[in-house]
Amino acid sequence: MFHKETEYALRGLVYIQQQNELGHRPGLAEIAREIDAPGFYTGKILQRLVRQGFLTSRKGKGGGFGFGRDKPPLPLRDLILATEGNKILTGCAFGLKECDQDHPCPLHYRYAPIRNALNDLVATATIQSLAGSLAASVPPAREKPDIGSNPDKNIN
Amino acid sequence: MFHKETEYALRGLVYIQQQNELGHRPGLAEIAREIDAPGFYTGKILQRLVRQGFLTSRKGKGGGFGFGRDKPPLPLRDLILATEGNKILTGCAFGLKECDQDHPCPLHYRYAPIRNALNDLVATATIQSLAGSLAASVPPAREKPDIGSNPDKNIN
DNA sequence: CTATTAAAAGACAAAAAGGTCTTTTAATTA
DNA sequence: TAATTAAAAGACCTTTTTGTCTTTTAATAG
Ligand code: FES
Ligand code: FES
Repeated sequence: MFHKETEYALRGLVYIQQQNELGHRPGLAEIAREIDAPGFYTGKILQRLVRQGFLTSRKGKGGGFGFGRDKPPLPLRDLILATEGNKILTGCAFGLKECDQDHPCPLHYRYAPIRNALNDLVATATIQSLAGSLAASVPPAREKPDIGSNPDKNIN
Repeated sequence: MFHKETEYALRGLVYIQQQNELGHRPGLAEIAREIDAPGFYTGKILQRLVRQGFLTSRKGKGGGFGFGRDKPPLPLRDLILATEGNKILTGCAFGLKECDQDHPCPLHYRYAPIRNALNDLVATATIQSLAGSLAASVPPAREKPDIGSNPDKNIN
């Protein structure tokens, strides 16, 4: 689904937020080890996110990464757009230059709802909601059981 | 969403099927031009698909690409698995080594239904169904309007 | 049989994604 | 202030994806 870079960023930020909630500011070595990502590459990615204002860092002893206490929750969408762009969120499944409802490709009417569901997910889920074991990670009490028209094949 | 190679393959095969239905076996130059894809690259892709048995080709004058009349409909799923593998259909959105319901990532319960919907789409839509302007490409008579929980933001 | 046509094969190259490593800068602590 | 710690910066490399081009092979038409 997402690029490796996006995956590392997601896992990294969620880990940082979880540790922050415990009053801990993790450093790069710890983060990379815990999220099972390549150390130097993770460093480069976090660095970029700091420059983009998604999180803060401190150098030297006791340094590490964290979110400011005042920072509003960060929707996954913002992170995704910053790291890999909008192809996955707005692109045409058939590869047309753009997805245009007025000139739909043969997949449009079945693909658009799926893409919309993804957009909704990344707009409403935040790093903070994923960090708390609550909300996003818990089964949503079976109400909309599944989306496909082949319910028997789906696993949740 | 998909790799460029998959997109070109999708558009190419649908075009070939459409032309076949009109009694025409298009050649590479025509195909690449009509689906707006790089010629030589499209050639390489189609060549690979021929080797994998997805379609047939004929060299020389009057040559071109086509499906055998006896060939059963080709689900997009088969094409996708052959060209770019199963990451998009079975991978974890958080980047865990595998998506395991027993050890779900924080995105699992909201992502799995979306991925299931995609699996359903590519399992039921075929090159042939997309080629006919019917079936897949026509709005499905508004019954399951949308998937997300933010209906007002969705466009179909 | 010959000329022509068009796909097959495969070398080659550019661009993007993914990853490693060294040097520099800044902060803390002793 | 000096030693230590940890992030910032950026050079460099590898792999994958995407794309180009030339040569070869096979089919058909005349
Ligand atoms: S036009 Fe292809 S997905 Fe909308
Ligand atoms: S475990 Fe991550 S999507 Fe299932």
